[in-house]
Amino acid sequence: MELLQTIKKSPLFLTIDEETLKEIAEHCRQKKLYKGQELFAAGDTAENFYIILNGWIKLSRISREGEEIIIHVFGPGESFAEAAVFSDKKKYPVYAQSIEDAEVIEIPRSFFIKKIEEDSRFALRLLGSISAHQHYLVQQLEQVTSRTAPQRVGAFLLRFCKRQTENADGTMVVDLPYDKAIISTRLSIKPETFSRALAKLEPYGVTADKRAITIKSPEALADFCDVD
Amino acid sequence: MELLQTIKKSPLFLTIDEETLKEIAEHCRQKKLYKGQELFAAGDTAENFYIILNGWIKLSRISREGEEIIIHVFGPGESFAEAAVFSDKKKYPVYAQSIEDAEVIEIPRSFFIKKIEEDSRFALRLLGSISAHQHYLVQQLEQVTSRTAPQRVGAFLLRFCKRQTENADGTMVVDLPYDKAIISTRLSIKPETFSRALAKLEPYGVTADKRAITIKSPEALADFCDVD
DNA sequence: AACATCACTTGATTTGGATCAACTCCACAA
DNA sequence: TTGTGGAGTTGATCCAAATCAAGTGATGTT
Repeated sequence: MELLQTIKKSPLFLTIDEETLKEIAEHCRQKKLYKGQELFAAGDTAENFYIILNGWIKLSRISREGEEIIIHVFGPGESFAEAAVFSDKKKYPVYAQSIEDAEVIEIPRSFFIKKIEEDSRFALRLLGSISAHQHYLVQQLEQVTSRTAPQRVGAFLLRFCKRQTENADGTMVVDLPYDKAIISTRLSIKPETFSRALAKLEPYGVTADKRAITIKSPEALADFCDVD
Repeated sequence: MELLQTIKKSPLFLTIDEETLKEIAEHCRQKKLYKGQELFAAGDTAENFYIILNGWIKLSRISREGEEIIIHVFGPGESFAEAAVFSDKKKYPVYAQSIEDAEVIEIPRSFFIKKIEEDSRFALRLLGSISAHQHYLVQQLEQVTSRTAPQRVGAFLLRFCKRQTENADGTMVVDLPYDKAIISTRLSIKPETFSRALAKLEPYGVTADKRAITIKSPEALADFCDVD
């Protein structure tokens, strides 16, 4: 069964035994989302958290002026909204929407809490997963406040190309997973600035052809972006 | 015993029974820190997490260029570094230093994990506490990316004056808890900008006399800062 | 084939905050 | 009392990114 296989691969469930996994698979619902569909809104009661099977889900907040801030974009295998489920107010603090057609697994809060009560290793695993995301947020905060736009774009490309293939000569090709406008917002810059930032990375061996980005020397880029 | 009383008041232990609290008090060490003392550095093994008795502890990261980014400043009653203790790498991702003379309680990881295994309600409580901090980080990210310097300064004042007294006529007086330079860094702005931002809040009834800030109409300020 | 639309790119101008620099005001020490 | 240094303010200038605006080049539609 495909569902079980996917759950198994999620970082959250890496160390969970087969039997528990089967039980989890039985208690969660698979959900299909069309492009742009809302999964939950900020302020909704946090009844579930999610694991992504395929597609991309963006978590964002909308300011009073209607401006959107993307908190994170989660991809296949990743889980999100765990923290909201355990918050005091039991509300989602952000808005979640799919940016492509997507499939997610919905895991109900109640089942999850039962599981934690039964199995403390599971609680520890969960704490690890949440703290990893917290670490990501801290890094994000650092990026936004202390890096220039080109550095942020470069760091994004590097983070992303880690998951993709490397050629024999060290050259890497990244295929951008979604619209440049989404990436821009995620990096807290405007699309125009993104475009110009990409151009400024040319001296470091970065060339773009539509969504396919070639990085001649990841090392030189990493050096410029001050990562790794 | 003072230690037990303080632990009891910490949000993390609010719902924990007296007996467990006594046990916790027995297993943790009280530590005095002089101004500027390092508590742990980024990369250190995360053996403990902390609760503040008094004083202020700042968590920061230092970029390769030597620039400091303050992630958060924690005050009396607050706990921090819970997440690091549960991360996969078991390392602190940030640097912690006291900004005044301070006293903290140090709680060892090992004891804590034992406690979670024994008591699932405790694990849930902890999950709640961590997710609250995560929510804070998300808000911080939003502030930094979408608010101007004066708005951020105003939001800081409002957040802070909630913990302080309000006069009968609605006027509030905030006494800044630490150096303006620290506040500036926490808000990701330069001290000069902080100074100018404070001046720009004058039309909204904000006047400063050294560290004592008077806010004539918190509502007007909140409106300008787009909070609450 | 003509048109509309969407996803960018490129150019010109503006602006918020950083930087550099000087100056005031206090606390504290010799 | 007179210095000395740190905290904070104020002024002048600079720069990165936002904004406003126009254009390109795909893709799909009638």
